[in-house]
Amino acid sequence: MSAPEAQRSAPLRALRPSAKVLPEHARGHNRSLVLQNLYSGGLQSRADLARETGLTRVTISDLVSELIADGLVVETGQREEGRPGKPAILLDINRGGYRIIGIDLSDTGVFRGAVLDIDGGIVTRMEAETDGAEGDEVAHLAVQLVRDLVAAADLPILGIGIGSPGIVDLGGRVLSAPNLGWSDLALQSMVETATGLPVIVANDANAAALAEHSFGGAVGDFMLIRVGRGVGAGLILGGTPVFGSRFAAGELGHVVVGTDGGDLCVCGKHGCLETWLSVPRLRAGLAAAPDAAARDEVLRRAGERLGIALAPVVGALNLDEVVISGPVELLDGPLTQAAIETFRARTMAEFHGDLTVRMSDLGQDIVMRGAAAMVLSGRLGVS
Amino acid sequence: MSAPEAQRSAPLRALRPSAKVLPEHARGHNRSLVLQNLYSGGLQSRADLARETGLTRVTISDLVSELIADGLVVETGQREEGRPGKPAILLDINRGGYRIIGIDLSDTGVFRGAVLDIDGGIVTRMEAETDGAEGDEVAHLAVQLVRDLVAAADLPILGIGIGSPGIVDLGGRVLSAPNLGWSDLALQSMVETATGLPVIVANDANAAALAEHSFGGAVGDFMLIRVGRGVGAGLILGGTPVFGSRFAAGELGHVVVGTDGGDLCVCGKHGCLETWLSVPRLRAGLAAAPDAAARDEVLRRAGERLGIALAPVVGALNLDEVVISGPVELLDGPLTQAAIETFRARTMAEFHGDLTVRMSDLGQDIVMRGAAAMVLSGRLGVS
DNA sequence: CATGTTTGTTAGTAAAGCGTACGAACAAAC
DNA sequence: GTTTGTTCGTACGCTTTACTAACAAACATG
Repeated sequence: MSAPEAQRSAPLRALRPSAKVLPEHARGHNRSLVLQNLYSGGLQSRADLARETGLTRVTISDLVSELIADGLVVETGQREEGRPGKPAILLDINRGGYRIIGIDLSDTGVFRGAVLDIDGGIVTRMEAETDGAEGDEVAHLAVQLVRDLVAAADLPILGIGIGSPGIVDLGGRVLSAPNLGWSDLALQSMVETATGLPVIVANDANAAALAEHSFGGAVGDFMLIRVGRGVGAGLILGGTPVFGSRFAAGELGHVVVGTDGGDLCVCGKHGCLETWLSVPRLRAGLAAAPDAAARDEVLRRAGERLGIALAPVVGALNLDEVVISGPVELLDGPLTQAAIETFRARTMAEFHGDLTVRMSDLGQDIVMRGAAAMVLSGRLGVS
Repeated sequence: MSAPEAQRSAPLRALRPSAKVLPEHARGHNRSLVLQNLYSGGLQSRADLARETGLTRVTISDLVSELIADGLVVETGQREEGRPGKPAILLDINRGGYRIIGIDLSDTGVFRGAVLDIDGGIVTRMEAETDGAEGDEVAHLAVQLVRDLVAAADLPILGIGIGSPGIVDLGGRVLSAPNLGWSDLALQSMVETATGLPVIVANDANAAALAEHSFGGAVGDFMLIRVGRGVGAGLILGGTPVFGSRFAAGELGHVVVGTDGGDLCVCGKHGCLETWLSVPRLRAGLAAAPDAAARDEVLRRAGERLGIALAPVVGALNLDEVVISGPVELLDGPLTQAAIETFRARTMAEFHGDLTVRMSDLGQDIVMRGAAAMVLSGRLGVS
């Protein structure tokens, strides 16, 4: 396959320019700009792209011919419009030309994977039970799942994205993932050598946030709260994921919430967010509740705690949106409602009143699709 | 196949390229790169710069000659070293060639301003009592202060930086500053037309954070908490200030902290961070305390609240550092100590244990110097 | 003094994007 | 049917940018 060139365009930051920028980097940026317009804007002609991007028709023609030669863009026929002038030749991303592998390692007991198309649609699913395996054993299980998916793909593969639990650095090393018994595991290079394909690994909550950004309705600055066995968060500010200085951004599960104690957590503290909000705790609370009103109260209390934890974060960051991902039957309804009310009671409407808090629509596939979004972003500069 | 390239490419590059990049933009970036190296690295030769930046000696020579023509860089003589080869001609930023005007509008009853040198040192101070004036009147007072400082400058002025209280948008409009009676005031363009010089306006806490970044010891991702009449914060992630979707990032003062009530705040809620931590409240609490132990307790309680508010923010962002700015006699000591202890008790050491919390060393001039840093960053790309 | 090193500059080349100009293809007006 | 005006995509030449290659100047060392 004529592999698309890796994009290495440097972000032009305002502060502390730390690396030189050459014209070819600008070229890569403009390539991504064209791809982005085609990806999100659908069918467009070269002239449309020129108007949209501000580049000249000549430059667009040059870029497009390069992208067509790389197999990333295709001509899809003429525009059917009764307009005067020469009819436009419509272009589109070669949506039927590539596949992406997306992997979700965050669930308990099972690894989930899929072959996805360029639009993040799922073509083929696969799963692998982990049966409580740990360490290298379970790592090989993950690699095998990737191998199976690669073999199942019907088209050239653009890349492999993996959402892993735990702390993941920028080079795709899982520094720490207690649930899987991993510490300092070079997952990215493992999978790369096993497949010969480009691989991107990130924390599952970060991947989920990217999914919401690319395929969900998230606009602007937002945080995605992922509620499962534990509680984690992914943050996207100005279109860019936030990883944190030690790659531990979003590790909210073991932050104590409130000043009135709380249940004992596995970490030894009392009142961690997880003790209120994790799925096992919620289910246990619901099971112990005698009637519907009591069950409602369990959910409302969890929502309150979420609202309490959100208030300082939203205050510090002035977010547009908070998206919650996890079991709908638990999270959607009283819990989310209570979170919103609590948040509103604890912040100033003038500053943060327009924050929206809602459930994600992406369901269980969110991490796999986020992993695919990582590939699209990393390889094509598209989201 | 270029797949291996992707391994080294940034895992998740900047998303959504939204504007074209031309070679001239890259040129500007490289100009800033040279300036940054000279600014922070001191005297260097052209060859040194070439080695440091990765650009060739030829390109560096070209950039430097342009910068010298612009008066931004000067040759300062030959290097005195017993090395073989042609002796190097040392270069430096033209530190004695320009001044910067820095303005602090955040204090109660007085506007502070200064003429500063390129290194952020204060050359001339000026103040203007506001005498409780509001709206346009006090705006003209600010403009007059700027005019006086411009007249007092002994060298060409690189630009004017202004740290204002309230919400400031990216175009230098003060959207809301209740203390000064401002709403939607186009402060930047006002001062620009009054002086004919480049002006940058930002929120005072953001300016202070930039000061700590440029002239203080802050490294990496950090938040600056500014305690005065109210409480505000400035945030710098990856070397870039965070402004928030409605330019209200850092507005932490009216976030409720804790779940055990608290004093009534001017905003109508109970237990806002300001009710514990603002300077007036702290002073009142100290005055009402019967003895030293009670005064200590007042400070410790305020510190606890700060720690409670910090925990979720640091958890979400995985910061390196939190810097506190304000009256030393109140903040340094039991208050900061209690904040650290509370924070540690509420987060997981594994993720956030290496966070440092400390007082700023920049004292009362922090906003003025931050305003100067804004000019350096905006005009030269230097910090 | 010859030799090797380092510095900074000159000359020529490749890449990227721009402006201008032009042929092709179409709709609308006559 | 012809003319006119519009739009699309491309060819050509120019400017900007940074690179490679080569070289003179200035110094230390043997």
